[in-house]
Order: sequence, then structure tokens, then C-alpha cells
Amino acid sequence: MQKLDGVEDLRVRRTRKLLQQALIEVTVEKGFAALTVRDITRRAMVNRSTFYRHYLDKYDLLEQHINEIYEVLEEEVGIIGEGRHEGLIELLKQIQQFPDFYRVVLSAKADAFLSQRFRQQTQQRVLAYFQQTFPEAVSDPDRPPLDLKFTTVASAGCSALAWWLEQEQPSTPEQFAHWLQQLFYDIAVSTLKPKT
Amino acid sequence: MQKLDGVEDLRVRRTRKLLQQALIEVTVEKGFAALTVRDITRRAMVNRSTFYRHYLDKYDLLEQHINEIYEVLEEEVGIIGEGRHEGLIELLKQIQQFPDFYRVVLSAKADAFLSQRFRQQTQQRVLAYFQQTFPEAVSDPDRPPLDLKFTTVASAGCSALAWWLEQEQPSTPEQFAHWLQQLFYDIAVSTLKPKT
Amino acid sequence: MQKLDGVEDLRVRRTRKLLQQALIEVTVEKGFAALTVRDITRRAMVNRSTFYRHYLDKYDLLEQHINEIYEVLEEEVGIIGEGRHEGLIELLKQIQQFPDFYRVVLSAKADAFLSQRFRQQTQQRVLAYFQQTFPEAVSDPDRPPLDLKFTTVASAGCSALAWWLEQEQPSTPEQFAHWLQQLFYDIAVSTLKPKT
Amino acid sequence: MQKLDGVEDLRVRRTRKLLQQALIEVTVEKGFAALTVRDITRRAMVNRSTFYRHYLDKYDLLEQHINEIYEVLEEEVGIIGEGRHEGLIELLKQIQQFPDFYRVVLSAKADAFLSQRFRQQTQQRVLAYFQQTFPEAVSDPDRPPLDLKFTTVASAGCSALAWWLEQEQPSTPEQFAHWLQQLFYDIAVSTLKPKT
DNA sequence: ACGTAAGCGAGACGGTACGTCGCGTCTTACC
DNA sequence: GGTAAGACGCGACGTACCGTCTCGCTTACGT
Repeated sequence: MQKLDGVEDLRVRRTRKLLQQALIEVTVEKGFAALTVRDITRRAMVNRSTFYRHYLDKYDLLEQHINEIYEVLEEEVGIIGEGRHEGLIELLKQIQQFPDFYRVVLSAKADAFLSQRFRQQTQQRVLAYFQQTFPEAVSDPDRPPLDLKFTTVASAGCSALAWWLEQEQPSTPEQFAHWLQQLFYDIAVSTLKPKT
Repeated sequence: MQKLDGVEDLRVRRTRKLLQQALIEVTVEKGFAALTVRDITRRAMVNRSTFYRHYLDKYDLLEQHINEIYEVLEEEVGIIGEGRHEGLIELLKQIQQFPDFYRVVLSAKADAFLSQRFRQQTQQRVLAYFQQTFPEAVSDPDRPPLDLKFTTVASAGCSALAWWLEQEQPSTPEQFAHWLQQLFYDIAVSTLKPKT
Repeated sequence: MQKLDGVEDLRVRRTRKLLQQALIEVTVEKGFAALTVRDITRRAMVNRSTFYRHYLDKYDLLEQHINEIYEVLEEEVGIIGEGRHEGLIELLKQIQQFPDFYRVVLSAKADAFLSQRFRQQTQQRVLAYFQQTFPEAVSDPDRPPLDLKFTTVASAGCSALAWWLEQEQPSTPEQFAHWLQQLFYDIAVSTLKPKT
Repeated sequence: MQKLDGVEDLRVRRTRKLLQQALIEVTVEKGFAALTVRDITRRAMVNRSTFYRHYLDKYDLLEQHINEIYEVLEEEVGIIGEGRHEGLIELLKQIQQFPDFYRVVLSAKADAFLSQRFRQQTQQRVLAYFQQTFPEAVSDPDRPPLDLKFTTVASAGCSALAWWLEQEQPSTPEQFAHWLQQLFYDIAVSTLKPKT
């Protein structure tokens, strides 16, 4: 399990990849909660005991898979493009490269706590974006508390993403980014700034 | 066998109530996904086979419990107060009477599909509210599609509700309704109406 | 449950008769061991809880049914005709009147211990017959012990009876009685009397 | 996965043996019909689910156990010693090596159909013995049909065996074989041959 | 290139929960 | 008072998955 200069045994890499692919496939078909380790290994054509050599359980598999996808994401997109509009588009393009994966972790197919886990990570990114854009947020007792606003906006963001991925004929990243910004700019200006 | 039609056997009502209470308790403690029928019946001090005489499985129990709560809700609140501000407050007050129940079905503790089920129902209510308030919505190709907005706003609404219920020292329904309206009024005006 | 001058409640008699008939029918169809109280009551169109008002369980029902048949038997045939050949024929004729009942208690369809119970009772009769016919039996260390001989002969007798009842085209009681006597006369003379 | 073809996993052999032993023990104590899979596995100190990996149910376990005993029997005794007197004694000696087993399958403790199953197998052996000894059997309408005689004699044989095994101070195989032959020789000569 | 340590397939095993079924007891209403 | 209807606690059933564990085979790696 330890990497000697980053290169692992070919068989290990093959097995892990097969299992991760199978995970996504089976999750798309019957949902994460309903799926068993057997389902995954049957699909991956890997022995069940081999699964346990690499992962603790299906949650661990998903966890590790998420992390690996994230590493790619961060390498390629960075901290969501430092709040630039182009950064958002890059992010969407990146997401479009693993549509099944994101559909799985975002949609109702995923187990609640895992989708929650993903949402929290994404929230940090999304909020970082807004915090960069509107750093001057102040707290006003008459206005909604900041964490209510954050939670609300982040959840809205994830739902929007999920909506985008579920479309049969998805709009382009550019188009969707445009809509997103309209939605959230409005929310942002109306909630982050003190009432005028 | 029916007694004065509609009034059920006392034992039956007792059993069902014990099971529903136990469900909520155990779900709060360890989450809906992780919980077994045995957990529920142990807590309710009801025999496991009695559980199956009333419900198909834990999902069915939750489903029926949700429906019963909803019936109460509709009787008492009606269609969310016909969009009146007081209607929203009534709704929140009603929700406050079953805090554990709503915490369960709204939070990550619930199974994804059930929380989804709840959200969809709640969405219809929330959206009905806004549609009454802003009936003049138009479709503009440059603006986000209506269903994207609906999904986004509804999801935000549910998250806000969840946030409210998770607070240790919850604000009053009046206070929270005020914040909600600020949040959503802003979103509504900025997304449902054509850009000015 | 107590009889006032031998006359019982009509409903009680009806219920008991329905249950006894149903018992025999269902036993013929699926065997005594495999059959449930529900099977019996369903067939008898009697409520299951009514069954328990009359019998402890299916064993009790069979037991009581056997006893009632036996009472009839003894009234009509007496102690197997006092060893007369005509007595055996009377017995067989009596048995022929309840073919399903005797098939059930004699054949492999019956639970072992009950068929055993029946066999023991029948054995007493059969052996009484031979003891009357050959009262001069003596014990000879070189010859089989008496109880071995009794068990063996009685078991053979029951098997023969079972064979007779299972035949599709049964021979007449007279014919069968003739065969029986040939079989057992030979056994009897060769085992009950000291070797000549 | 086969190791030297035919030799099974050590654990498998151990488990099966424990279960078979437990089956006999528990059957002796409370009878086959009354006994549950749990009883067996508790006694064998084997997990209940392991039981089902090897056997369909308790009937299957008994069935397979019987077959294995029979294989041993046939290897060691062959077709009941080709009708020789010594063959019968060999058979009895073999039976004496598994007294509990034979007590179980022969006595009323066994479920009717299984004891029946055993009797039929034994009958074939016993009858083969007599058919070899008295091959000149003829059919005479005045005499009992052959299959009636066979059934009768075989049943008597099994009962005799059961009697032998139930004795507290069993006679020797030689003594019992002698008695058996007396019993059955007499029956045989008097029923298989035409009346003189 | 090749010997060897690893990864792997196969599957036994002890657990635990499942959903079903039958049991025997009971309560209540009907007749 | 007998019966129908049926709730209930109890406990066995046979199935499914879980995570752990051996045990040989095979295969990629490192020298």
C-alpha cells in the first residue's frame, strides 16, 4: 500500500481503477445506499476479498475516489480560479469530464452524508469565491446571520450544479456559468451587503 | 371489526405511536441509514414481528409517519397561509412542534431519497408561496430557466429550515420568517422578474 | 366442554367434526408433519382461535380423533372377535369404513410417534388374538425372546394392514384375512411353540 | 481449489462431522421432529449460517449422513454377505459400530419419511438375502401376494433390528443373527414356497 | 531472465439483520 | 356461551452481506 517513488504495482492500480469504475456504474444504476460490496466486485470482476485488501468498505472506496478526483481538480483548476469568471467556467469544464462521478456525489443517488460531505467541500470553494468578490461583508442584527446565508447559498449552488448535470441536453459551461452568476450575484448583493 | 368506523384498535394505535417515536429517537442518535428494525423495536419495546404487522420496513414506517405529520400540517396550516407572511409564521410554529421529526427528515441524518421526498413536498409549498407573491414571472433566454430557479430556491429554503432547526438557541419563528423573507425576496425579485 | 347428559352444544359438535374431517383431508394431502393448525382451520372454515378452544394442538386433535374412532371400534367389534376368524374379518370391515383415517395413522404420512402409538394399540389387539390362539407359549433360551417375537409380529401386522389400505384395488376383507392368517399362522406356529 | 482431488478442506470436514454428530446427539435427546437447526448448531458449536452453507435443512443433513454411513457399510459389508450367515453377522457388527445412528433412523425418534427411507433401503438388502436363499418363489393366487410378503417381512426385520438396538444389555450379533434366522426362516419357508 | 515476494482468487467461517411464518394467548364484538 | 376477527410476543426459518481468515496459484518487479 506504500508508494515507492509514486509507482505502485500494476495489478494494484488496475484493481483499484476497476473498483472505482464499478462503484460509479453501480451507483448510477441502483443508488449508493442500496449497493453492496458484492455488487461492486461482481461488476469489477474482482474477488470480494481483494476489495477488502484495498478498502475498508464501500464508504471508504467512495471517499478515496472522491479524494483522487479532487486532487486532479485542484491541480487543474486551483482555488476555483481565484474568483474570476473564467475560473468558474474552468471548474464546470472540469466537472463535465466526470459527469457520472459528479452526478453520483451530488444527486439523491448518493448517501446523504456523503453528498453532504461533497457539498461542504464544494461550499468552501463556492463561498471562497464570494468572499473574494465581496470581502466587505458585515454583520447586521436585522439581516440574516452569515452562516445561515452561507449554508443557504452553498446548498443552492449544489442544487444548481445537480440540476445542470441531470439535464439531458446540458447547456454549455459558459451559458450555465452565466446563469449561475446572475442567480448568485443577486443573492450576494442582496444579502452580503447591508441593506441600503 | 371496525369500531365506529375509522377509530382503530387501541393496541394498534399504541403500537404504531411507540414505533414512530422510537424511529425518531433512534434516527437522531445514529442516523436513518445505519439503523435497523431491531433498533427501533428494542427502543419501542415492541416485538419485532409486530413491527412487520404494521410496516413493510423502516422506510415504510418513516413514509407513513411523514404522511401522518403532513395530514396534521395541512389541517392546521392549509396551503401555507395563502402566501401571507402570517402563513409562513404559522408554518414555522407548526414545525417547531415536532422539532426532532423535522430535524430528521431535513438533515443529513435522513436517507437521501426520503429527505429528497420531503424536500420536494416542501418545495411545492414554498414555491406556491412565491408564485403567489410574484405571479408575473416571464421566461427570458438570457435569464436562468424557471426550473433551475425553482430547484435552487427550494433547496435553499430547505437548507435554511435545517439550519434553523439545528440551532441550539433557535430564533423565534417571527425572526426567522423575517430573515427568510429577506433572503428570498431578494432572490425572487432578482431572478423572477426580467432584469431591469 | 362438560357434557350434560351426553348432549353437547350443537355448534361445538359441528366445529369438532369439521376440524377432524379437515385434519384427515389435509393429512392425506401433505402429511401430518408438514401440516399446520392454519391448514386445518382454513380447510374446516373455522377460525384459528376456535381451534384452540377445543384442542391443544394438532397432536391433541389427532389423539382425540383416534380415541373417538376407537370407541366406535370397540363397541362394534369388541376385543377383536375373541380370536375367531370372523372377528378378524369384522375388524377389517370396520377399518374399511374409515379408509382415509386408517391410511393416515398407519402410513408414512403420519408422524412417527403417532403411527407408533396406533401400532402399539393395534399390537395389543393382534397379540391378544394370537395369545388366545396359542396360549401354550413357552420361553426357550435357544428361541427368540417373546418380546422380540411380539414386536416383530405386530410390526409385520401393521405393515400388512398399511399395504392393504394402500392398494388401488383392495382385495376383500375375507381374502385379506385369509392371507393374513396364512402369514401369521406360519409365524406363530414356528415361533411360539418350542422347536420340534 | 481441489486439493489432490477428492480430499476436502480440513475445516469443511471438521464442520460437517461436528454437525452430523450433533444431529445424532440431539435426535436421541428430543427426537428428530422436535429439533431445530439452532439446536444442532448450538450443540456442534458451529454458527447457524455455516450450517446452511453445507446443508439445505435438517432433513438434508440426515439424508447426507445416512448416505455416508451407507457408503461405509457397502464398502465393508458388500451386498449383505451374499446371503451367507456370516454376512448377516458382519452386517450386525457394522451396525453395532454406530449404535446411536441406527437407533435414530430405525426408531420412532426419526421422522416418519426418513425412517421409511431407511427401511426401504434395508428392505432391499434383507429381501435380497431371502431371494438368494429361496429363489424358487412362485406366485399362487391362494397365497399372499409377493409384495405383501416382502413388505411384511422387511418391516418385521426393521422392527427386530430396532428391538435389538434398544435393548439395554444387547445380545451378541451372533446370538441375534441366530434368532433372526429362526424367525425369518420359518416365515420364509412357510410363505415363499407353495403350501405342502 | 528469472526467482521471489506481492497480489490475487477461492471460499470457509462467525456474525447480524432481514422478512416470513407458525405458534399459543389474549381481547373485543357479535350473535 | 360459542365464535370470528385479529393483535401480540415469541422464536425458528432460510437468505444475504458483512468483515476476517487461510491457502495455493500467478504475476509483475527488482536484481
